Amino acid sequence: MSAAQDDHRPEAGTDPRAPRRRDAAGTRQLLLESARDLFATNGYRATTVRDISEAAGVNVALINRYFTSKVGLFQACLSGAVNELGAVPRNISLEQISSRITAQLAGVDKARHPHQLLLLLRTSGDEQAEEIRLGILHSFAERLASAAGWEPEDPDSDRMLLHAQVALSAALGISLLRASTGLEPLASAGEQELAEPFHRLITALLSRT
Amino acid sequence: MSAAQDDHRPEAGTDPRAPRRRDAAGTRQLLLESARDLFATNGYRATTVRDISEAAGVNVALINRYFTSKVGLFQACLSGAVNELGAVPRNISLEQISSRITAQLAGVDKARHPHQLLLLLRTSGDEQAEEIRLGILHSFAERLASAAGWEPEDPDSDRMLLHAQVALSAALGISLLRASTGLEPLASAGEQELAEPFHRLITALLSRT
DNA sequence: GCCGTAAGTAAACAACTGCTGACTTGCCTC
DNA sequence: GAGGCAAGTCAGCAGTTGTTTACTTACGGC
Repeated sequence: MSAAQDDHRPEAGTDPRAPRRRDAAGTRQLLLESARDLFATNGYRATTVRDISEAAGVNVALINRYFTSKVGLFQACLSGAVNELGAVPRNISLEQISSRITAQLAGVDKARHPHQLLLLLRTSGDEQAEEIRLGILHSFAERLASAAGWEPEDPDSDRMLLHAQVALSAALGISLLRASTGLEPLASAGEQELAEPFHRLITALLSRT
Repeated sequence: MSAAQDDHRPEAGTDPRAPRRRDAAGTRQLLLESARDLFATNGYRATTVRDISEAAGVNVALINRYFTSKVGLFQACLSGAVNELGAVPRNISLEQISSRITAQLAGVDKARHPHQLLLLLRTSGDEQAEEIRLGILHSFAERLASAAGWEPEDPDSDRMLLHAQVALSAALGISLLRASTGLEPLASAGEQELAEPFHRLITALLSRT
């Protein structure tokens, strides 16, 4: 487990029957993390608020207190995900971005945030949440495209953006298939094995011709 | 929703209040098709048996009569999908298979079976259904690999299979993103626009080096 | 030390889910 | 035309879901 998060977890080693320490920000964070993992892993509908609250070791009613509703919590998860996944330097090379995505796919820091990417494939049916999701996906694709030298006023802008979105689709597809099936050898391929085909894919789609 | 679905629907233009024509095989088929569309479009959990029966214009109880349970119906959908998607000639070229997949992605016969591929990304939680799904995915990947000249005893068999599975992931990812978001230009790209990047992708991953 | 506020709890709600059993009705055979 | 049987209907069950409400309790300022 990561230290950074556990700081918020109220007294990790205490007797669970002891009355809970009061820390609004902490419990909020706890709920957010549990929800993100469960939503990503099992999807929105398959995840119940009781699952989440139980995983966080927190009362169910607090979900509605802090996030208004289940979809409110889901929206918060999405908005939070962009912050962590989004820390990408401005002028990154295609090689670098390919390696980064591969690392995410391989689940390097799986312990902390399992399948963070998967959250972007989960649908809630809520319109507002869908917009957030779409926004994240769009900006991801744009960043991918710009790493390939794309610029907004490019004459065949659409083509490059399309290619980037195809590459993004591939990454997400891999992520989903690895997580939700035992499809071998894909499911248990390490970062090394994954890097080669994925780098090929990126190069084929995005390198300047 | 699509009005006319199939030849199997008993007397399409009749007064709906009139007593239903009795045709067990027909109703079964009707349920299968409605279920396949809804499962593919909205996922397993988000689709209720009442949704399905309503879409099929059939009584809810018949789902349990003909398919035992909701997951039974889902399994039947999966098993059925392999038959239709699986009609691929033995020695097909890489180019041909690429075109076929592109056609599926573009939704050429969307009217009949929207997003057939999506069904392969839907999880029910049921172990038996997961096995069916896994089996289909695996055989798809193998067919893709063998179109690239792969043979089971190949020395680096795993590597080729992995590449094929990555390609398959890409196809499924594209399908999912097109269906579940308005991500442009990907979402409304035609068969032409899709063919180019996807063919690149296939070639990069699967062409003999 | 007291006390108000905010954090956390418990129980129950209404709606929805998959499923079942007893019932009705149309079709085919004799 | 009568009767048997399969196809289809109906109402309701038991469990789950998200959410709310009224309650209890810890913490910090006075």
